[in-house]
Amino acid sequence: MKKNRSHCPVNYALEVFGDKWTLLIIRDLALFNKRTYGELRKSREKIATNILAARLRSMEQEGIIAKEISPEDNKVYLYRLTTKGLDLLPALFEIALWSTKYDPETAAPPGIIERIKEEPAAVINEIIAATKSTGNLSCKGEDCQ
Amino acid sequence: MKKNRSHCPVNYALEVFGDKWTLLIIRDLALFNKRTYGELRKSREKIATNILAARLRSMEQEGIIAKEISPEDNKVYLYRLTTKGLDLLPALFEIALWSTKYDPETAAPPGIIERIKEEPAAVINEIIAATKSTGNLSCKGEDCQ
DNA sequence: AACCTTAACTTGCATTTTGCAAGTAAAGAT
DNA sequence: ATCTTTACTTGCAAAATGCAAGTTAAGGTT
Repeated sequence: MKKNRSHCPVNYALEVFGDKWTLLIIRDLALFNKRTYGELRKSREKIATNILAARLRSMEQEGIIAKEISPEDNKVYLYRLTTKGLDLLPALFEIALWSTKYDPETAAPPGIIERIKEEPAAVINEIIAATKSTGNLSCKGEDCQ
Repeated sequence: MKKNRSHCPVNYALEVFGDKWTLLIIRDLALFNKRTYGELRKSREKIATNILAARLRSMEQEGIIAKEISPEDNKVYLYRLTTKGLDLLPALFEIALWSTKYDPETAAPPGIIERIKEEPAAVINEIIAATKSTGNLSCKGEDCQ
């Protein structure tokens, strides 16, 4: 996309996360507790490794994620949402609610959707808490979405 | 984008409006009262005419807009948001609020942003009312954004 | 009737973004 | 010293977007 088409708020948002993958990465960081490149690569939608690297770089430049070395393993990097990234959760939630309303084959786990509908602030607080904790809560294992 | 990557709600939304232009078209229909192809073409971001045609076609197929002949002029088509399209307004609003918070050069008219923040339901109701009226409220003239 | 204007597109081609397969670099384990 | 794991990069094909020009159809003008 050509950058700086305008400073309309809708357009600014599109220039920051209006590509095919950024919102899915935010979803994985926020809702599935993914933290590492390898975990993010295993998304259900099978992101290509070069695209993932490019998106993570641009998200870091835009300040919606931060990257740091894992305290447990020097060859692992941990990615997490910044405040700017976490502030996208209300938009992400509205988007998800719209989809569950209109996608006849929606695969959303009903539990989380109900909670997003009934007590979004509580869900956001949990995500913030999980984000701030160190990497040892990172999802592990095969069933990690 | 490859379609049907998954039925995750975030992904469904991306497959419906996760391109570079659809949200801007929705903005123009909802917030700037645009109704015709010619009006939509004059967006501040200068959409190419072939892209606009392609997006309108896909939006109609997805059921978020409807197209009908103008009662006033047989060679003019009017586009409007359907219920499914109008239901995207909460997400659009959250996106716009996020941008005005984080874009240091944001060009959002403060009035509407305040109203979106304070009484979003009222704003949505006004948009619904304007959408349902016939085409004669369509924006006209040069200053039509 | 022949021409002119307007509105809504389509077409052809360049550029950019995305997708896929394979390869590389560096840290730590064996 | 070699193997494995993790985080990437590289090269190329395919798809989406961007730009300029052209087409079609309705309605008005002369």
